[in-house]
Amino acid sequence: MAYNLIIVDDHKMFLDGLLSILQSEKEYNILLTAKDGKHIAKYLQINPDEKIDLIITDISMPELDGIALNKIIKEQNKNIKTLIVSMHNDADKIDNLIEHGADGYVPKNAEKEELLKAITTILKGEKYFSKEIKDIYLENKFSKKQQEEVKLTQREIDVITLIAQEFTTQEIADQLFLSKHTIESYRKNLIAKLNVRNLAGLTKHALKMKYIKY
Amino acid sequence: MAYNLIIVDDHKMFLDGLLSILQSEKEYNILLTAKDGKHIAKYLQINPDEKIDLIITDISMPELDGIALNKIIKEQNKNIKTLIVSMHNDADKIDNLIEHGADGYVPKNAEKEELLKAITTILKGEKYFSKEIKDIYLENKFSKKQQEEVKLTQREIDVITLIAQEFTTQEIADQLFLSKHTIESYRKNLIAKLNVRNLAGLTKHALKMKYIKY
DNA sequence: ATTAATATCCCTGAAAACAGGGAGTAATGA
DNA sequence: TCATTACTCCCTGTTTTCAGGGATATTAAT
Repeated sequence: MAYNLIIVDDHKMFLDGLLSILQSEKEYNILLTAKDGKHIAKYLQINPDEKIDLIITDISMPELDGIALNKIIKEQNKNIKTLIVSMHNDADKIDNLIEHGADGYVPKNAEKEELLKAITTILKGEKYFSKEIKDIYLENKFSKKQQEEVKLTQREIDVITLIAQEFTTQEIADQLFLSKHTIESYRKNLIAKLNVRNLAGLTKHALKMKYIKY
Repeated sequence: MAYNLIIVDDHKMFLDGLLSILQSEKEYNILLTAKDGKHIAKYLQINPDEKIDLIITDISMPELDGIALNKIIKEQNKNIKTLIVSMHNDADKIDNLIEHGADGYVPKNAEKEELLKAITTILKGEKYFSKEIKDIYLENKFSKKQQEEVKLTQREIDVITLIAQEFTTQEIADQLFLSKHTIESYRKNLIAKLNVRNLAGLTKHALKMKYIKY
């Protein structure tokens, strides 16, 4: 009996590539293809009993991306396997996908052979993650532990945000209706907490944490 | 007579997609495909007289990317047309490609129809740029005039880089074997030139210009 | 109920940054 | 060649930041 697959990718040419690879394999029956996750999510809702073995999906797509789609699929039916095939291998996204039970992840520059291996592995019920992906994942986990992420309070975030926006202590105090001494205390604490030396370090942290844009 | 094409892309699956689209069109003869620009550049050098009509290439590739490849192709033989098919549509890259005579640019999420249209248009001797690409290009030209890009000298870049790395004036002076007064002058000039108020502004600029990482 | 964390404010003294000048030499480009 | 730009250094004075303290009140957690 053939396996039923669904492919989701908004890149037409890439989709064609995948199709040309998979259609030459008789054991795979391509149920349908789609250009974004929304259609598939709807399809699954309408046809909850259809036998679907594997959904292959890109990450970056309009409307409903691969991250969200994977989550929806897994919430609805754990029996449907998911294989992520993506271009950019962002650590946070990989994290999210793994947490939500994605069964595999192969970068788009993978060889045909690796893709097929990923599919067969997943259909056997195992997980398949490319070496690159594993490396990124582990590297991320490791570095996160190293940096023992410092948590800032809301007030501290307010202050560091304004500092990074080039306001002086006095200006920040005026804006927040606080004493200049208070802001100075916060600045001092922030410098200690974040283990930086001065405004430059605070500014970098604010950018890294996306409290501000450039 | 069929047209001779070369396709360069390090994404196997994408390459397959392109091939499956083009091989169904009899008038296109795929001379060869490659996974990065280096091979093609070498090939052109060895076979300077081979009739090649069009090279379709991705931008991001290992070793020799599409930007460099386009430049090499155009320097060697202006008769060879180039069509860029890429994922990320970075304004600066588009700029560079157009300046070096690329004949077309289609994003990877384009439809098969648009791709074929781009190819036929280019083979007729015209240029083909997708609407998205044109928009990005024009938007960029426009905004660049607005912001009258400030150019920093090498020394200024040295100094702002160190400032953003949280070094004090004295430390920077020591590192660059300059007087502390000199560094102060540079800091002052940078603040004026970049129209910022303090270290925070300088740090943001250094990050934006990618002089430093977080 | 006691502790811990958060938020607020204050002080002193030193170091650094900021503002606004000037000035000489070397390199470079028109 | 002449003018501009880049690079270097200096001065004065003010403001801000940084480093080291301490203090009190409220809220949250144990």
